[in-house]
Amino acid sequence: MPGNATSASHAAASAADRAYAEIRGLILAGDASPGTPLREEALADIVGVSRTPIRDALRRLEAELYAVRTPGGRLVVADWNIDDVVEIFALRAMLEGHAAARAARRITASQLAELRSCNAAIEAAVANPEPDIAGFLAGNRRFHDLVLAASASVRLATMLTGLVEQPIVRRTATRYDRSDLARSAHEHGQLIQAFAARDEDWARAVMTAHIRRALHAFQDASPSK
Amino acid sequence: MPGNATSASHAAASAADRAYAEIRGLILAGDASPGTPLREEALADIVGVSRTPIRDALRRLEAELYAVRTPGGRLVVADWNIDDVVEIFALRAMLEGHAAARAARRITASQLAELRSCNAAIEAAVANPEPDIAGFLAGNRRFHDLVLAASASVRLATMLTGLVEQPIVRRTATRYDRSDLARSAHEHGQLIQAFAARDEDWARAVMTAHIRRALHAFQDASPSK
DNA sequence: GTTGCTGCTAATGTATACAAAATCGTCCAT
DNA sequence: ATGGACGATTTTGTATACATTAGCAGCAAC
Repeated sequence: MPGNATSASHAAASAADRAYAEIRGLILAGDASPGTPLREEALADIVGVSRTPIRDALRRLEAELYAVRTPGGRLVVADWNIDDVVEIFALRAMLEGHAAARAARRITASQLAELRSCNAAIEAAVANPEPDIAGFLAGNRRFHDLVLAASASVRLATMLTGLVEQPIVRRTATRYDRSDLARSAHEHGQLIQAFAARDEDWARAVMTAHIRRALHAFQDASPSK
Repeated sequence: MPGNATSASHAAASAADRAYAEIRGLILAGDASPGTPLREEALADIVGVSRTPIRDALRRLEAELYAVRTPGGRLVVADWNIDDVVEIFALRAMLEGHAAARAARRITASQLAELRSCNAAIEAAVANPEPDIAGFLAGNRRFHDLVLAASASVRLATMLTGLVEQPIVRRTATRYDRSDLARSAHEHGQLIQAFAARDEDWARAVMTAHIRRALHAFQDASPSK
């Protein structure tokens, strides 16, 4: 069943949630490029709801820095330069490293088993000569969500949601290198080992390295500058 | 003992901002104890505005984890146990340490001068046998805000606002004796030295130690459990 | 030609009315 | 008496109407 975390599910969610997902989708897909004003009424027409849930969604997007407020109080799509992306990865490395350290102390046997099977799925997705990118991304995301759940810190989870997806805005032209994907799965394996050993320093170091490597893979694959 | 730090400016802010400040004040002052339901209409009556800005304020408070949502969608005042407080300090230590490291690279001469004069004011506030706690708190907060500004990361600033729980700072400080306050000012002095030397590792270490010491001062002063 | 004012327009902020959903009490059946 | 289901009431979600304010165009004065 595809129903993964935040995306999808246009079905039963509230109007505010649908509005959030849809507007965020517009931004991430590049349909709303940086600087584009986010006018409540126009968005209400697009999403098909009233301004009230739109406002709700926009406040969330503003809090997550997908949108920024002009001096006059209007919202526009945020413009992330390469420094912002680097900063996002740096924060992720710190926070997810911390999450991994907490998880190493707290993870249960069943959570560990879930992590193993999740990473097995990731390895399967990248095993073929023609890797299953979508499968990898979904599995990767689930893996990190599981770690976050094992860390048992709602505050950490709150801070990390939104931080994870933002760099993909700039990744439209990025190609995925199969060896990078395989290395990622291997690092997940190391993390699982660290969890099994309940070594929080090891877990933190592996996770930090994992994310910082992702940063540099991203930078190498980007049209640079 | 009414008008404390965070309240302030009931004057020109928007209704939503006033509502946010007022409700947050109720929570921080303990007038709304953990588990107390936050009903929109009741709060609208208290604040004297309609439900719309109240909802706005509640969403912010929810995002900052001052309030949590019950399964049914109702909001109640969050209950922070001692582990949450430890986690908050740990995150602050990481993030403010990161901010200090960034600031060490970016701080300007005038910002450094501001920092010096700010810390001079703090030292003056704690110099007397009967230290000026309010003055210390205001100065302390300004000092950390200046560092955050020098770090030049809106994302970091966004994440840290809401993490810097005023009540904790206050409770910690009120249990400080004079030598603790002086030590805090001294640590600020070290940080200024690190900035002047543009040594980001030093700055990060000093800031991390500064905040972690505050945690333990808080723990020592708490009735534990 | 430029600057500054004035009025209009468009956008957000706020209030209220209405709809949907959840909680809680009550009543019925067992 | 207890369990469950139903319905009334409370509460939140959504829509819409109104108020306020920022932006901007156009015009006038210099």
